[in-house]
Amino acid sequence: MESMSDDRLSLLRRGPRFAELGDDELAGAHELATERSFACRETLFREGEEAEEFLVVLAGRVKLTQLGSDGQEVIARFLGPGDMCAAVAIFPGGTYPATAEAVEETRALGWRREPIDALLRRYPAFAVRAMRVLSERVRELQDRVRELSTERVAQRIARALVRLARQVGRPVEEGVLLDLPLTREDLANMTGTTLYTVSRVLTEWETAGIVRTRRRRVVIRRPHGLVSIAEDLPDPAPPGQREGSTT
Amino acid sequence: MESMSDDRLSLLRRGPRFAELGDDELAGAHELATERSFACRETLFREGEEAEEFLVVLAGRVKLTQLGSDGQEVIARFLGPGDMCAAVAIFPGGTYPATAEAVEETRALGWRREPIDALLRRYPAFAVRAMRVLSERVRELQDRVRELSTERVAQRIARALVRLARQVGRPVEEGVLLDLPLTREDLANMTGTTLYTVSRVLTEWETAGIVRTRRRRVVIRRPHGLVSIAEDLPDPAPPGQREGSTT
DNA sequence: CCGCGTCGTTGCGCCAGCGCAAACTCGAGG
DNA sequence: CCTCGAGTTTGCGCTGGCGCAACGACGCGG
Repeated sequence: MESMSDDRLSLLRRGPRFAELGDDELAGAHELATERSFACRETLFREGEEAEEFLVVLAGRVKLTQLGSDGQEVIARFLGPGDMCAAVAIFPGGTYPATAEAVEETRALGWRREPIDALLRRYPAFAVRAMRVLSERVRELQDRVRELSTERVAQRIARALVRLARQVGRPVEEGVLLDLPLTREDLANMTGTTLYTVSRVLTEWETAGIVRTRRRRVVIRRPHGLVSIAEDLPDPAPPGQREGSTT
Repeated sequence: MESMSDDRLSLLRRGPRFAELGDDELAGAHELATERSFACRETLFREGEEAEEFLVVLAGRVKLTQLGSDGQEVIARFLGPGDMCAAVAIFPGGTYPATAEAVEETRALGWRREPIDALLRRYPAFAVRAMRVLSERVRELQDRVRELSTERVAQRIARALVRLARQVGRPVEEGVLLDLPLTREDLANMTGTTLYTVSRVLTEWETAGIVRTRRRRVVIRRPHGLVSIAEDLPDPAPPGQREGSTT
């Protein structure tokens, strides 16, 4: 192991994905991987191509998208450090179910099929851990299906923002900054609506003091306000509003 | 192994889920399970309860549903013989992500957490197989998200019917019968629409000779017609239509 | 500091699909 | 054969959200 390894090992360990592995397992896993770098807007792989590598992001952000039949893109999710993708590369003949594009300078570790297969069979804990991650993804996706089926646009956008806050939120002066470049269109593609509607909703929330947006940036000023909208609860009083109407 | 075992073993083997297991592994897996029976409309487990058992359906049909925030149900999927569910029972503290209700007389095998965990760690092939099933489920769910985000109601209903045809279709005189009790409301809950809209769409398709419906039953007479609608292609000529307007 | 491309906003017209209400009908169980 | 309740149909009015078009503005790179 060269000197950079410690860096990557601790990164691997920090993410929830590999917490169950012991030191030697982790080192073994790491030695079989190759590191890759991607510039902003470079694509890591495309939907439909034969899956070659199972990937774990070390640094940066990646946007996973699917192509709708009529050409518009649907965002499956964003990846950050510690997140894995392309589990399908474990199985022979699998094809990438989505396109992965770096939205920032990104580094990732990749495992080809044989090594990852060997790891899975050698360290059952590794497979069980992967199952857990997949189970969580299934749950998330079912939630999204439920939301798309039963909730209004504003609710879905609120949920998307809350989710992003949990995933890539960084506390700043004004509130919580979503630490990735995010356009109205991205948000629309995450929630099954249009960039126009997203724009209108965000403008409204900005007026209400719930969010503050700059170009490609969103800061959440009153997370609880968003949660209320997501859960369809009555609007809670913004802090500093003392005009008596609020019990 | 008592005499009934052969029955169940072959059923387990027939489903795609356990194909990779050898005889002894299969037998080992089977001996650790307990068999359960459920009457029509009986619930196997409820969303939110602590997950006790990982289940594989032997016979019958099960409806998996989630509850929307405002109380309406969303159908995740239907299970038939060979299908597994509640993979989350493998992990301590997991809760069922959905409610399972038998829509026919149903038998299932259940494994508690310890035995299934032991199996997974003892037979890595078992875990890898489970990962594959989960990967496929992820893909299916992503497809559903894409459909709900980008397609119109008629397309989504067509897709739901095509999917059901593949899963539980049985060839009959008139076409392909969807071999499970299926109301307009079920179909609405599968596609994120309302029973009214489903009724109107099905009426239209019945007029066009694409489907034939009876109470709680659907027969697909022209599968290709449905596929065309699902893919948003121009309507293909129904067989027997020779009135010259077609090309 | 400037220019330009990308991103964001907003007015306006429109329609797919919702959802109530009320009537109808199928078919299982007695 | 009848009954009854679950399932289905259909008319009607309404609206949330779409999407074009046109404009506005931010901020990066030169």
